[in-house]
Amino acid sequence: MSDKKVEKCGERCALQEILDVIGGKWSMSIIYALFSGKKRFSELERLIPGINTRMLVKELKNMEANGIITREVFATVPPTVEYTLTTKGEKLEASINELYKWGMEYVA
Amino acid sequence: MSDKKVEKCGERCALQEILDVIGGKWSMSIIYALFSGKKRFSELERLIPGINTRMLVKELKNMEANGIITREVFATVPPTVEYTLTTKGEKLEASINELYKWGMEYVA
DNA sequence: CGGAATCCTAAGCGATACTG
DNA sequence: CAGTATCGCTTAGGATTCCG
Repeated sequence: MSDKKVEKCGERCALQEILDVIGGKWSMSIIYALFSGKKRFSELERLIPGINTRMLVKELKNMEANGIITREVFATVPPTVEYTLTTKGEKLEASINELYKWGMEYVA
Repeated sequence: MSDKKVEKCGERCALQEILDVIGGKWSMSIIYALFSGKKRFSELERLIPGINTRMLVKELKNMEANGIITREVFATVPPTVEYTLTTKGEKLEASINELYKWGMEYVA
């Protein structure tokens, strides 16, 4: 069914893109974890308590589709996969840190 | 139905609070609209194309419960209700503007 | 005007078991 | 290790109607 990717639609679309990237329950946690450098799948699973395999996979795929992370596969045994933020992804750092600070400040 | 409000739970909770506030489909649009000052219900409805009554009401209630907006009722005929950002709400401006810029920059 | 009530569908999310 | 495949539940969200 259709490309799933948002077409050029100007201002009103920016919010959509933002939500698609950070609106998921685990999105920000994952991005946050990747700010400190590339991580393997299992590392992310450990770093993010409460997440399950399915959601991690799903979010990672979504992020890759949105161009904010890169997936690198190494043909080792056992297999190794590393996830890294793209430039686009890194540029979220300032915003997310600000949001995070806001959240911390106001969590009663 | 429990209190719906998140209890003090430290760092991991900040992200939850953030998502509860800006994670809804229309949340940021509403907050955005309120950055330019207090608005009436019907104004918000006009300013945000595509939203419907139910969702606007729902989001506004949620935001009020989260302490980011204030609801003021005037006993006029016909009734008047005005919504304003609280300080907590206003402090989101920087973050959201940053996010918005990010979105605009990367909408293909 | 500013909602509340109702109904309904699509999407999000969680748990677990299985596989190359 | 890094996923896929199923299943089922719970929300979010949309359309519409009614009310003080």
